[in-house]
Amino acid sequence: MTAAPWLDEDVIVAARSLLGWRIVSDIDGSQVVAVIDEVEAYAGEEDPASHAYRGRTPRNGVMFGKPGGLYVYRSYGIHWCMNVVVGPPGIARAVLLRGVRLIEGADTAIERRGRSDHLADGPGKLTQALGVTGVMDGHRVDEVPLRIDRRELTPASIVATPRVGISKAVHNPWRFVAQFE
DNA sequence: TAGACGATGACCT
DNA sequence: GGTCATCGTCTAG
Repeated sequence: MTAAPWLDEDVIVAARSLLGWRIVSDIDGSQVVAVIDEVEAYAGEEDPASHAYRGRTPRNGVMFGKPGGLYVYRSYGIHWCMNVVVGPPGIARAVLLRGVRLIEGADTAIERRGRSDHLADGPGKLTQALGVTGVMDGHRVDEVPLRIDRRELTPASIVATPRVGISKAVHNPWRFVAQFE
């Protein structure tokens, strides 16, 4: 893919750079457009909280592949969560998408979510709203039906906090939440 | 092969 | 604020 500015070898830089970028999903023939407003950085084998910490497995193999790939995994046996691979091949750095702001296709998201509030303000919720499931594991984000194509908004500020729901390396403030104008 | 547990979310109080 | 559903993945034995 053409080098996106958020494909940075430094996963912290990459995570922050991804805020404000637009996601266009055409999965199942319905278009949903959203802007990324919350992410977490996972630094691969150097990061005890990363799925890649113990090395490559069948599940996390995508993270060890080319940057620009999508790593989708099932969480708690129920939800799907999606990451964007940003590190070079062999270095499993990835950015977990935790929250998006919907700008088009809210009706589709409401239908998929089965409710009209809290449509995409969590990792499992945003995948459901966008129609992302495990079949998208390994997909490349410059190709249909799921693209991260351009910066839509520029964050007025970015708040860094510890990551959510992890039990290791809990001190690293690698969760980033964008505030837009 | 069994058992533990998890990058969560919904619902109830 | 607390509890629990639910199952894939990994690890130990």
